[in-house]
Amino acid sequence: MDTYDLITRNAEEVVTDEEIRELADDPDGKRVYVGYEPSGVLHLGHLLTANKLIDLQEAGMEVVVLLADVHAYLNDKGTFEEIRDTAERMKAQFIAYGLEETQTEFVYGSEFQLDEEYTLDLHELELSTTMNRAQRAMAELQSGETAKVSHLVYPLMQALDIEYLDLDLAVGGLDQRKVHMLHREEIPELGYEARPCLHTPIVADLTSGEGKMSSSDGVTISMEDSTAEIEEKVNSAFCPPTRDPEGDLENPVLELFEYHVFPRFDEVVVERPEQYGGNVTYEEYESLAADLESGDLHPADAKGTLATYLDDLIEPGREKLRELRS
RNA sequence: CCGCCCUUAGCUCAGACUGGUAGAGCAGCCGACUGUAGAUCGGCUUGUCCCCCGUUCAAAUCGGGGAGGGCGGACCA
Repeated sequence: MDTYDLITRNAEEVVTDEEIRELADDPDGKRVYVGYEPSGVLHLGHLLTANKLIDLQEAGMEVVVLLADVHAYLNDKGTFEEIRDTAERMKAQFIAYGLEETQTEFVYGSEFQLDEEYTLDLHELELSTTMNRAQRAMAELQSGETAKVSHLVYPLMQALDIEYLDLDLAVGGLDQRKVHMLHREEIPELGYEARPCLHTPIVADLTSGEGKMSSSDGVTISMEDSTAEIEEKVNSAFCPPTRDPEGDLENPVLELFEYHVFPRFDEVVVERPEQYGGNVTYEEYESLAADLESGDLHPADAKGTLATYLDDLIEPGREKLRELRS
């Protein structure tokens, strides 16, 4: 796979394609980041962007993971001490998942976000950003909740981080689009250069197949799930025997194969009894999806296989969590 | 600083005037049907009624106090 394809595979959107191509021409040593609000247990949403980071590492880029402790504080997630603690656990799980510890720079937001220069730049951003715009950019804000001042500052800091971490590319889920666009529009006003952005898709909810809204309350698979729990969750997932369900729905089982399994495994073996056709091996997502569509692959067999591979991906992190808790 | 409104199931809310210790929709869970899930049937669960004090035989409901949230007014330094 050539570098450009590796960088952009499974991306929902890149801004802009020209800038990404330029990066792909000379990726060595280029700095790329994802910011995460510390969470004690990683789930598939985190792992989707982590997969992209692994791709970019493979492409030769330097990966920066921002452990956004100040952001978490602004989002009322606890004291700095508590947040630090969950951030450390998050870091351990990322490494267990496959981010090379020696090639990944883990940075706490508080290491630079409290500096005077940063603060003054932040105030300048506040000066030119309306509350309306800031609130719309705040992905973390629960719908219906009335924004606090902290919630409005939050996305402005995200926009600034991209400059202060000296990045060449910003990565995030599609839910981060508005923040990134705010960055691209406002950061030149401060005399800095806007950076290109890459957005991963937001995977549909497992049980309903409703997508595009990063609903935090839906069922998701996390690092603390047991093998049995994963099997149970995958088995109860929405999965019509087609790749393009009615209406706005997605097939979450296929999405997990596409975004989580195939990027990390060279081949996927579906084990099934002779009665249903015997084992099949897939080397790419497309052929698996096509077989589901045609009926050559039954959803129940797809689910069993998915659970097995997801379990493999989760296992190291699960082990790490067990260690941290003992 | 002043005024008004809100707070009941996981969520959105009804019930309050005319006290009798709680309901609907959605969600969720369990079965049936499908070699998965969904859809469709059938069944089921859920509550500090924001807190405290008072009145009363009896308070989600009435009175007083408090907390949290929302909105507006005043102020134009």
